[in-house]
Amino acid sequence: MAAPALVWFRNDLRTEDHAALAAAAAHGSVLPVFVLDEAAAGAWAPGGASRWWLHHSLTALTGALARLGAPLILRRGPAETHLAEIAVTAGAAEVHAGEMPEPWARSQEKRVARALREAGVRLVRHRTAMLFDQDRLTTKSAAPFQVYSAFARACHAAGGPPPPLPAPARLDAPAMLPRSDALDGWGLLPAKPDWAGGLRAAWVPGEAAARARLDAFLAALLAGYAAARDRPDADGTSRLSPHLRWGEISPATVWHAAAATPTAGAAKFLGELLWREFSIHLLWHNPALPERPLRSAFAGMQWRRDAAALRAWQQGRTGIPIVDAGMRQLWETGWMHNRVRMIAASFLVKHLLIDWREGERWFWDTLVDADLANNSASWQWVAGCGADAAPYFRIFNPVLQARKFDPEGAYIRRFVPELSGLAAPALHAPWEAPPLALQAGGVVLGRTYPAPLVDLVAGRARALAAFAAAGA
DNA sequence: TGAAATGTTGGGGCG
DNA sequence: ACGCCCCAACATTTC
Repeated sequence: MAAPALVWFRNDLRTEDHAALAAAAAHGSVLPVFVLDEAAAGAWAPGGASRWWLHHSLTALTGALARLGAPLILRRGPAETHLAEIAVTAGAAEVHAGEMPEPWARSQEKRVARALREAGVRLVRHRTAMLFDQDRLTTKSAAPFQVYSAFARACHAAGGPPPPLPAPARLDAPAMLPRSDALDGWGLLPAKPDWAGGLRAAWVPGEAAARARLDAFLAALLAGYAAARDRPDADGTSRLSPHLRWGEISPATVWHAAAATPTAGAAKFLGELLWREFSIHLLWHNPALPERPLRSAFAGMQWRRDAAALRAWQQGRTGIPIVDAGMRQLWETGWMHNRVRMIAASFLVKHLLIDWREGERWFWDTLVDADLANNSASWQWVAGCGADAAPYFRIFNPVLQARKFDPEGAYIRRFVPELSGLAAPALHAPWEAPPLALQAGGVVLGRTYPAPLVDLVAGRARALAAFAAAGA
């Protein structure tokens, strides 16, 4: 019997459209491995919500692989040490793995390749998490893209991603298996306190659930996606982001499923997939994206250090209903509607004038879809310091945004129940409401619900002055 | 994937 | 009938 091949699962926790798994399975017997290497990820090791998701995703992957005939070997610690040891012990000649765009993961991959090479084992790289090869996708002058629309055009001109691969029909595992950690011993789930109740209510991690989510989205929502996606009070988005983050479904699978019905909604949705890819492209070519502004003029920006305001924002107690609704949705469910992410992020960076990296860090810990490329690129976009970013003077007015995208206030009412007694005009800006309206709604500003943390007009003016002074 | 300030236009009330 | 004013609606520019 041929030597087994290792499949190193990373952020591609699935069996369908998995180039590394398919290549290994074509070769002979297969040994799937996942390594939790938190030290390699450093500051960007998975946050709390991501760890919860990862636990359940690994459980699902273990089941899916077992049904195909192979176990999933779990190890914790340096990937290079574990993979080399497993490969040598199993007598494997090859390790197949998908590439990741994160700088830490690319360094890790180099260490793994070296350790394997020294052991006489080959690391074979595949594309499992990205639509395109980021090095081959360039402008006419062979430079990385800086502008989304040009990037998107190039992706379409390339004919989209290659069609997805089917899952292997079955897997042969070697007779002798290396030891595996017990997943429960990794402590990925919160214990005391167990804050994951809202996550359990909102999400089902795993490849099968990802596929079901995609199918439901295609059937019910894709056609109306262009308009519905902007409404936090409706269920108009795909909610695929956490599944994509861990690769429970491949972006190419999603792409081809949506592209099969050429409607306006599908075109918009493909555009969102390409924003994800553009973020990857930016991180690929700018390893400091999570830490430093792409536009260096922002390096000298004087952010306010205001721990109380930051805490109020994190807890959804800013006194701005749409912002608080979003931040509470995030805390309760591990997810926030994209429109509200922009509003809440803009409020932190502009009206509160707090460093975008504070928001980036909070989102990293609380989002089930926390993805280094998307998160850092999006925060830089909001702050105006990224590639093709919103100009610094583009400041969302959270009241106008709420009136436009949550007109009846159903979203605010759901996540800020202490305001649910208010009717529409007062609900969006309670500090402007007539005293009688507040009284009728059972609201006492400063008691049952906070007064605004900042005056929106003054906050806007302060942001414009500060950004202009920084030379942004 | 902004909002606010400023400018322009045109309908209608009115003397 | 006419000019004047108001102002809503829309367009442009500015931040």
